[in-house]
Amino acid sequence: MSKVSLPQGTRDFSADVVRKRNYIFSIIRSVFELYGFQPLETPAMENLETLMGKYGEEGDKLIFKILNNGLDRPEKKEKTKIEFEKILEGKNNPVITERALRYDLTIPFARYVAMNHHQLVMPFKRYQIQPVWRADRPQRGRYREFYQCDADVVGSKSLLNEIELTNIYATVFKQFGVNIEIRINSRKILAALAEVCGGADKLIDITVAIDKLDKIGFEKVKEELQQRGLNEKQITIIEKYLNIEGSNQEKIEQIALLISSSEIGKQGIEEITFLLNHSSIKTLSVVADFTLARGLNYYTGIIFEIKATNVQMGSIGGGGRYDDLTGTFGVPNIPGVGISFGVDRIYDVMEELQLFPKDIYTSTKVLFFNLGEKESKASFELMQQLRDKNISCEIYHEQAKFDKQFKYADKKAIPYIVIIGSKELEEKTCTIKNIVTGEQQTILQKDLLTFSF
RNA sequence: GAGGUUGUAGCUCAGUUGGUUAGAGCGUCAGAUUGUGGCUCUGAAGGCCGGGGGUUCGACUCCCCUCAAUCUCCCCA
Repeated sequence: MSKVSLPQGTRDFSADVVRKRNYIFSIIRSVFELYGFQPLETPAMENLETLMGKYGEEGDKLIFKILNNGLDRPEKKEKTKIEFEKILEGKNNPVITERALRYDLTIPFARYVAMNHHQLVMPFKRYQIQPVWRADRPQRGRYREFYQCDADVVGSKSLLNEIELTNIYATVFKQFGVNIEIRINSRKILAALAEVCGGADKLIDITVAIDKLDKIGFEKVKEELQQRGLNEKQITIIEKYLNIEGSNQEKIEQIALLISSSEIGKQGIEEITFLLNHSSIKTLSVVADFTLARGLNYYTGIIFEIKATNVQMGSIGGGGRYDDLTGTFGVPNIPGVGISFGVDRIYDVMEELQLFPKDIYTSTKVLFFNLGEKESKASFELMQQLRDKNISCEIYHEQAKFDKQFKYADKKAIPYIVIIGSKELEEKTCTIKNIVTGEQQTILQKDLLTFSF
């Protein structure tokens, strides 16, 4: 075994994988652009202060912190020792660490908006495709470095944004050829449930628990609710709530009965109804799922989650509306709504369903055989002219037997080979062979430039 | 952060109740085959058996630690 290795939870991507991932990125990017979103990139690192306290207690622990430079300078040593003691007590300390790797794309975006809201045209629509880092324990489909693809609109309360984002999901996955179900719910309905249960302050406890319904079943959810301090009567209401079934329309009617006493609940139902009845949504596979909760606590309105049908896989995308993400950076009253695509999981789904197009694997189109010094000179000149015409070419790196050169083309999936040997050199011709069909023809060298590969 | 499983050739995996030079298939390289590849045949290279320590005359095998992958929980994408 070689001693060199990768840090835990990180990966190298070889050519094939990069091409497939780029295929995913390019489709997502083009759809974002199609809907009028502008690109944004932010630095890999942020001030630790920017990130701390935004992801909950668990999240804070998973932030990768960067050690300050120059801690070993003699004049600083004593201070460093004293301040390091505080780190050991679990307190962050700018003397030791003042920067951290970004944990998601949303908070850096909020930081950007807070810094630039004066010159941004509102509503501001941005998309961002960059890696993020989490000091999580790696598992299958779960890494310490992974990409997120986010699109957010800030500065608008209009539900038109939710409708557009829903259409973005549908458009992207249609292009991928992945069948999906877009599940929606509203945090307002969940809040109403909490109200009706007489435990408005228990909203987070309730959402965290019912979010697991799919995974662990109602009995376990009930246990968790009990542990989180809900009484029998409250749990009975939640049980009724979780048992709601039927078409979107039927579910909405039932939910209305249950939470009609709540003003915020009414609002939530209105919003969901508005979304579902929009002409562009009616043809899509959008399902109202009132058990959908999603972990992130900053959501306040409609929330989304994407499930691939036909494939066993967790959610491959999600998002929702938040009222005041920039508030913590001193700029209140900028509402927003955003969605995210889980690239790694989408990759796994597409791999399983074999949805990657075949033509993304070829890079080189033409291989020129190398059959000697003079011959390869002629080939090289011709090759450069083809390259000028934007056709990707290679020439075999040394004179070798046909066998070897063929195998090289085979392995690299190069579809065409061009042979210029002594015979062709003399006749100013070249032989073109399509390696896939086996067809072969000899033409004049000057005609190669207009040959349609 | 808690618990379980696994780690042998580039890849997938055998293996000996602890006993000399650790095997197979696939892949790689060379030849059969110096102007026509994929098939076939022949041969070769490639391993401190994840790393460190211990027990033993002797450890790939048993014990401890560690690292990594993977699964469940937690949390999430």
